[in-house]
Amino acid sequence: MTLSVFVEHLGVLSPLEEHDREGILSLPVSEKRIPAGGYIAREGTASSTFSVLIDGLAYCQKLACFNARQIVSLAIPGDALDLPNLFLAAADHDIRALTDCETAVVHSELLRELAQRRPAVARAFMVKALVESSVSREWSLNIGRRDARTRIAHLLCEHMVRTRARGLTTGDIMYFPLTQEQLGDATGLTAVHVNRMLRSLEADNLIEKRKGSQIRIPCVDTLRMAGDFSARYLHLRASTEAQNQ
Amino acid sequence: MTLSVFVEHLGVLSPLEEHDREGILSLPVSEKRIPAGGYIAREGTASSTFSVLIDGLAYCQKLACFNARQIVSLAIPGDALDLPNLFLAAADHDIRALTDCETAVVHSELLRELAQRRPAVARAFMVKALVESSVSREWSLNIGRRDARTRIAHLLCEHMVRTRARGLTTGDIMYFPLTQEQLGDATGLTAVHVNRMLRSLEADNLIEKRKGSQIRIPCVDTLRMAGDFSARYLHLRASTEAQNQ
DNA sequence: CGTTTAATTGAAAGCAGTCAAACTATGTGG
DNA sequence: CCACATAGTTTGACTGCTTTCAATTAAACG
Repeated sequence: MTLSVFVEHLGVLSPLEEHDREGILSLPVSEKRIPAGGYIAREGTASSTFSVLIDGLAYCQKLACFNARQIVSLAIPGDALDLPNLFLAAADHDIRALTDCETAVVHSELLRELAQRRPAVARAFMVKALVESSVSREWSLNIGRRDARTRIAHLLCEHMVRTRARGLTTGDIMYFPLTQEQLGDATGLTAVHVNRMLRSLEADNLIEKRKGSQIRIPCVDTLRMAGDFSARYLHLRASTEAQNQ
Repeated sequence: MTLSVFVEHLGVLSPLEEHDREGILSLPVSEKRIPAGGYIAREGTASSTFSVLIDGLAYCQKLACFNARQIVSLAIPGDALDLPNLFLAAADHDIRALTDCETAVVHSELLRELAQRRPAVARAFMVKALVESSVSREWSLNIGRRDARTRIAHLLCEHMVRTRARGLTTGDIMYFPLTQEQLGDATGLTAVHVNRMLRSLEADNLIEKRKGSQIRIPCVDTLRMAGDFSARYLHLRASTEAQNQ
């Protein structure tokens, strides 16, 4: 049951037959809970297990010297948490729980075998990896070439579009529990400046702060323009074949 | 013949049998030359062909509004130029020739079929995609959390290590034909500031400019420290299996 | 409640950007 | 081989976005 969000998400990216879905869904799974702030994986380590995020939010981070941290991606329920770990020898980043998380854990080897037996599964993993890579490139652009206010607006748009596409957000209110420090680490800014930019966005009615780490976005299109955002890079329906469906 | 650098590179990342190699090498290939500055692919377009860089250097770029450009990756001979295009519906970035380039072009469909028939090929593509993704994350960290001088030193280290690993650089002199403007676009800086930082690195004997777009690096370890560089993220020998060889 | 964490605000400093000009290298055509 | 055009590099002066430092306020939590 627990892997179904993952399979469903994969199926949107790349066509899967019933056998492919069942192949994944019938793998022995164990559930694991990670408290907010906890580590799901650490840089430099290998892992023989593969985790899927079932509930909560997680992120990948990398550290530079001087304790400088860059958050390089956000994971939402249905996302694979360590696709690289499935095929690379050692993780090149930490994976941490942003909120309390619930994950589904399977043995890597079983998944690799499945990918070997069923090309459509391998392909779906490939598509997922390529989409994540695309998002990563957009982040480079965001961090490297947009000003602070635009960066933040862009990240908010991205999260809105991603969560909405997966049915996790409905309406104009979005759950966005990043602290301003984390938001800064994701956009290459300091928490102080993030605060100023959020206040600026709020002053212009682009966002509204709500109780419980929620944000209301009165007009997505306005925020989209403020964030120089276009959803193309998210490849919400990614596969070349999936287009014909 | 032309695809052999690509196959050899793939084989280092992930184990390939003779049949896998031959499967790729026997595909119908055509060569294509692209002059420096020319476009190999454009954002938003699909392509039914797959290109491998045989000679020269290429890069991927993304544009923000205001003509701001971010170079999001560099390709060296042996690299696939548009792995995403093989499995995603539309390119999310431009691919351009940095210098005059020679590419090997094959039909995407043939390569997808091959990946479907031979799991090891699919896996090698996967590993290559994941490594590129890892590099992309490191670029985010570089752009987001390192100061200008460090960023440039880091990029120089990266290029040194990558080209050396592929036998394209020997000794302490490296071919590095990026203009300062391009270097700025790759690091999230302006050309003017890149110039200042290069002069600073040169003043400290970390780099030496040579004729013909070449750079001498007197001491790689010193530059490595200046660039906060560790090669882990390059996954030079990437596969979990490849470790046992 | 008291304690801790996060958000907010102000003032000052600094890194990188902008603008502008001069210089150098490279390549082309006469 | 020289004159010229073009592209890229270098330098200086100034501006400004973002950071840093510090202190206060608000919110979350046991």
